[in-house]
Amino acid sequence: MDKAPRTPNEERTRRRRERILDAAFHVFSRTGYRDAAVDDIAREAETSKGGIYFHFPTKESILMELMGSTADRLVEKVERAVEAESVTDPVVRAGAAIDAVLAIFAGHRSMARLLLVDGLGAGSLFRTETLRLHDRFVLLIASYLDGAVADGAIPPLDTRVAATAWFGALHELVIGWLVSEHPAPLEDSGLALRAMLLRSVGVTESRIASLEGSGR
Amino acid sequence: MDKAPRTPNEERTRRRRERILDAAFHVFSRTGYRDAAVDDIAREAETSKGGIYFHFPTKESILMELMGSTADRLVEKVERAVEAESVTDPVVRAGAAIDAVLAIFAGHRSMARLLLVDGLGAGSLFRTETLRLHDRFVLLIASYLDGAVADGAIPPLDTRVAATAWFGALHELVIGWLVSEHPAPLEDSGLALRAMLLRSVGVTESRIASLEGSGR
Amino acid sequence: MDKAPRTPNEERTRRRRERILDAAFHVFSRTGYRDAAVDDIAREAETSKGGIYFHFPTKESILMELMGSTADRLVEKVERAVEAESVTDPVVRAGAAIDAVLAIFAGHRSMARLLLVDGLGAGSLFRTETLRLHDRFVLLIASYLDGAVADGAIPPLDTRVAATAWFGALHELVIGWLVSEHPAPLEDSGLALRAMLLRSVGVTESRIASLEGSGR
Amino acid sequence: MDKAPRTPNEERTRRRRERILDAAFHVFSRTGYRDAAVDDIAREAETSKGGIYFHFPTKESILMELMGSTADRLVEKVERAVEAESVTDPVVRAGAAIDAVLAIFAGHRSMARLLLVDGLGAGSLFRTETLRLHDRFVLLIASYLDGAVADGAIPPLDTRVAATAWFGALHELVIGWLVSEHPAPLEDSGLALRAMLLRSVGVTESRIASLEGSGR
DNA sequence: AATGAATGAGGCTTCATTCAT
DNA sequence: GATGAATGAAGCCTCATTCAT
Repeated sequence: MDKAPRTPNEERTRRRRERILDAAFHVFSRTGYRDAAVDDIAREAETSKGGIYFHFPTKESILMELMGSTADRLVEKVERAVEAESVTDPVVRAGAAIDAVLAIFAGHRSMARLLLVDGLGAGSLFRTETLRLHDRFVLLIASYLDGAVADGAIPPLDTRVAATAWFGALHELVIGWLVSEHPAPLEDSGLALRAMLLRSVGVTESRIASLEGSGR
Repeated sequence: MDKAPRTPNEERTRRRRERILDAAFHVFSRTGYRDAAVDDIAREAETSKGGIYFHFPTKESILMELMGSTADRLVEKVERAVEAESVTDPVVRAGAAIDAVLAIFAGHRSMARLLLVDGLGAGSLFRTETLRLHDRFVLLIASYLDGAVADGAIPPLDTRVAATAWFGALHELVIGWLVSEHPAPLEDSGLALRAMLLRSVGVTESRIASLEGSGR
Repeated sequence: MDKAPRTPNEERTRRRRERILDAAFHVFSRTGYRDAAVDDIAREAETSKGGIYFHFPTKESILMELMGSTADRLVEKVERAVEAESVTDPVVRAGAAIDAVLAIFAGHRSMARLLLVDGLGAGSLFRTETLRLHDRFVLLIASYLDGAVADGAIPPLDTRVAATAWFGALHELVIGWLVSEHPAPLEDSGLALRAMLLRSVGVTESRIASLEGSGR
Repeated sequence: MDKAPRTPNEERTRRRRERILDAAFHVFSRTGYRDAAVDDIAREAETSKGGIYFHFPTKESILMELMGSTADRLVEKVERAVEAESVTDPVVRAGAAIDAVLAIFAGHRSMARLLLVDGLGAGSLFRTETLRLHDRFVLLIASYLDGAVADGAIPPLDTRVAATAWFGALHELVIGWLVSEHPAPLEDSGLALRAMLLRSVGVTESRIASLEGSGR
């Protein structure tokens, strides 16, 4: 395999890199990118400033890598969660996607915070990158909606706008939940949201009712 | 009244303050809060650093005041726009609110950017403040939805969640439009969005169609 | 006059700038440019690091200004010293130039060190600048030699090369004197050097002897 | 002999050392001592940072050794070149020394740059070392001049000062040539310089003319 | 012997804030 | 009230040197 470390040393290096990424992730989520000092990351990673700069060329590059790699994982997770339903009904799949997005964010509070919120205000570079992430989710959702339209399950509509709306709605719900002190389980409002979103693209009321229990 | 200038001097002071706020607004929108230097604001306001610190205790306080005051104006504008429709039909009013929010953001690109986007990543204080602004819009929308529910125009539902979803959808659409290089008119996708959002809370398809032309 | 300070403030600012330049000059001469910390300059100028950066954009710019402005003064001084002899004999003038260069460097040990020596090893930018200074002296000397040739006082020769040789000889003598722990008066060897240099361009022995006492 | 390798290993070590010196030399000439990172040297020597520190205790020591050893070689080369003329006439020998110095520098541009230029601005330690090198050349030249004086070929004079002047003149000529973008052959101006220098110590015009073609 | 990862002191620069004039 | 000079605490990054493997 290509990923297997050739030497114990390589493995050790990889682990240190990972530890730095984890620490950076933690610090960024807590403080926001701009307010996070490289020293803080070093302390949390139990290494030194120089150590960090051995593995990463700039502070910026850490955030970049963090966003890129976790974004990949998140999108994949949603896709896998939908496949796991192993149904072909496009409406069910779309509903599953909603649930999956919520579930994943629910399970990774701080990751969500970093990826969805922090990137926006941290300079134009990250704004761009954050929005690219938004876009990936939007496209993912749009693909499910396209499937549903093609299938005749829902009437034709501008799926790009619809997906944007869906993602925005999910995003806002998640953010509210992220910043609330005593967050109620995300699943509760999630159920209501799912119904709304499906309704918004023309899924019939009876169809929605029939899905009610099938969520994860 | 308290706002009436007693002396020409007071009036001059007030104007200077205003000029600083305007400049700060401009600079913040361009650079983002963290990257904006007080010197930049001073230059743009045609005053000096010391001048700014005469009127405001900290750089932070400038952003705070900016967010507070513009938020007030925005929310008011939406309310006025809805009242201007001078109808009582709650569904029409909710639709008008959607249009109004979009129209206002469309008309104030940089303001929207500052309030909706920049605030999030600029440190915890601003995150809080930005979210408070989100909340005000959410509550405003919820009040319209509550009206519609009370009126029997739409079935009962968790209006808090629905309003959050609405705002999130609007927000995401606006952000995409804000950062796009060649933004297509916001109204175009806005129309599609309005239909979706109304649908999402159970407004019937025929009702939606009947509203189609009546938007601003 | 344009140089008169308009306000007391301007004068104060100018003085502070000057103090920083003086301190920088001192520190650079002692430590060399690269090893001089901005903090050191600040301490010596009895100001703060930030204070320095108010007056100069970079550490580099301080050296640049230092080199430019002092170079001007030095070249001017040589020219004035030669004029002060108020003779027209080109050989006398050339001899006076030699004396003047030595005298000036003798009178400004550390300045000479900074300008002639330090600039060379401090990165390509300063190398260039230092060499420009060398060049100015070379051209100055060449102009005196050209005068002597035109006058028939010395035989025709490549005055550019001759001037380079003269400056090099002066330079080396000064450097040796600069770095020596117990420097013998520069004038002593200066006299011998003057004879040699004049001889090198074809001034006759008797002419040289007749000048012997006229040096400063 | 001490230099003969006892074992193949010793030979390998010696070669690695040499390779590091070569690389360091190259890098120093390119970047200057202060701006050269040990990493750069390691890369160019195709070894690792640790490898370098096995062979040399500090970065400084590399430059020291470089200066010492190359200085030795240079001085030797000049001496050999003079001996090769296999004449006893002290004036001819002095003239040959001038030619040799120029020829050697001309043939080793970057070495000359490192030794003559860079050393000066790189901190007091190197300044000292560079000047020691200057001194060796000065003493070498002085010895030839002393010979000429003892021989009665030239009138008595302060040969220390004269040698300093000679070296300074040569040095300045070489530096100008080193930093010029399109250097004209050093030999051209070298010829003019030789005449001047000989003249400067009292060699008669006819004698100089008789040497004109005999240079290398 | 060699490697590459780690260390940490130190460098330059920025900038919110203060303050004498 | 306003100005601009000054302050000093961080901040990011570099790099000579050390050290476990």
